[in-house]
Amino acid sequence: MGTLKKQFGKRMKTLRTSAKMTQEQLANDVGVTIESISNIERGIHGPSFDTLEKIAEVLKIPVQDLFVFE
Amino acid sequence: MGTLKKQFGKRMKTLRTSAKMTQEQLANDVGVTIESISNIERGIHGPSFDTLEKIAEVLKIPVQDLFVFE
DNA sequence: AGGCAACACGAAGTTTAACTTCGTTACGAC
DNA sequence: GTCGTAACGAAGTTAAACTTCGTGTTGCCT
Repeated sequence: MGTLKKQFGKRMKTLRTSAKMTQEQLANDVGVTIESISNIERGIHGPSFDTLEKIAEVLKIPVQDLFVFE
Repeated sequence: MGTLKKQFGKRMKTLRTSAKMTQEQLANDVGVTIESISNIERGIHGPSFDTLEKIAEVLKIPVQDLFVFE
């Protein structure tokens, strides 16, 4: 079922806080609104492929790492 | 730059052929058209998050593996 | 107590990109 | 020589990402 969005959101939040960034900083750097980041972290929706690429860039990690769960 | 879609498409094709599936089979099982699979593999566009989850399911691999490049 | 920072959360609207539906072309296998 | 598989284009539709409001909450600080 649709658990991927929630797992991804949780993982992204972990990585963002580890990087000591606020949702607002991440939103600005990625180029989306803070609400969008909030929605992604809460599993409301996932990022587009372009946004996914930018998130990894801003967090300075391989995209792969965003899909490492547990 | 927008290289993620191309890398992903290449990776997906590798995994699909390894699983000995045609684009048509994958499309049917995932629930999209063959053209969509073709577009994804060629890097025209990426999958939605829901489609991404189904692709990994059908290929019987963790989503993470779809983002292992080189 | 009051205020501020950071975020959760909802609803309703917009926009973009994923996805479809045509159709043509190519190439290897048999 | 045609069958299976897939590349590739254009143009249209749809769904999901994304925005723009706004309210509520939690924790920290003085």
